[in-house]
Amino acid sequence: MDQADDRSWTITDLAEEYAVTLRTIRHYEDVGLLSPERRGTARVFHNRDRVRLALILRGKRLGFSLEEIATIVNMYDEQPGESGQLEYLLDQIAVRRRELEQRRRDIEDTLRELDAVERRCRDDLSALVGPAAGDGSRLR
Amino acid sequence: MDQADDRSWTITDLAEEYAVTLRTIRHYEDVGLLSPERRGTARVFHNRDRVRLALILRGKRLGFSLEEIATIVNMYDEQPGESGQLEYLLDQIAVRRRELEQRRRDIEDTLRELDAVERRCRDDLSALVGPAAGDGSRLR
DNA sequence: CCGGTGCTTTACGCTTACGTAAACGTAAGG
DNA sequence: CCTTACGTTTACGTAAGCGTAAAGCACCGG
Repeated sequence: MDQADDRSWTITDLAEEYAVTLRTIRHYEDVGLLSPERRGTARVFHNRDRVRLALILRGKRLGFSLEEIATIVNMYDEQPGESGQLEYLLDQIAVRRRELEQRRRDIEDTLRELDAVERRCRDDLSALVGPAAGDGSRLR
Repeated sequence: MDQADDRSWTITDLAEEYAVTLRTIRHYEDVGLLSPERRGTARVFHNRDRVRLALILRGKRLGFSLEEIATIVNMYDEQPGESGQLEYLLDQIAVRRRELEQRRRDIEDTLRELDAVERRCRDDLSALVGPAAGDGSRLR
């Protein structure tokens, strides 16, 4: 594995590394997304928690709610369990996959449209210098 | 254009078509994302509004806030304006593009990990029938 | 022993994105 | 004229995701 797979972090370490507040991290613990070790009252984060935090934040960027993120993140370390659970997990995976693929299509579409807007914008800009004809590609 | 570019829709039409509530559509109007024609007090939606609603919902799927969506959607029908505005718009486009590309990377990563989880899951499942060796690819 | 630094908990506050209830207008059909 | 369907406004409610005090423990250096 890594050179220091047994390293540990304070809450401030992680907060700085991932640019979130202490409150945010504690909140994730409150809702059960993180469960750092306790040494006395202090939280001690290990690599596992660090990975989970990264997963949580990525989920957030993708627009998932903390609850959805919980089901996703927990998929990563389910124990084998019985076959019914495994089938359910496979279902969940399929659902998430479809959602993600939809989002990816949304992104591709939006990027293409941004290209169009940008082109139009550059046309308008150059038209301010040496006037020509627009292509009439507004929304209306 | 389309056969009926001058069609109009009631609020219920759009709500059903896009599977949202009337309240949601009215809320989008409240915050200035939609501005349907008024015939008396009743709302009359035209193609422009319909397109905007689709854009709004796509933005939501991508995890943008309504405020962010407003700035994005409004980019689509900005008037040429003066060069300062156009420069600003180009900046905004660049910002959005970077955000979207980050999200796309997030999605790709997540899809890959889903694949891994699924493989592991299928392994576990088949191990329940004819036991073999796992690959030890858990989070911890 | 005293102060500071860094952590902790408890708990109320705030914003976003709507839900939901109350009360009423308007047009069609029996 | 009455009902039914569909629309409207106003306004308070709510869940999620934190922000922000307020107050306290625990250790460290002087």
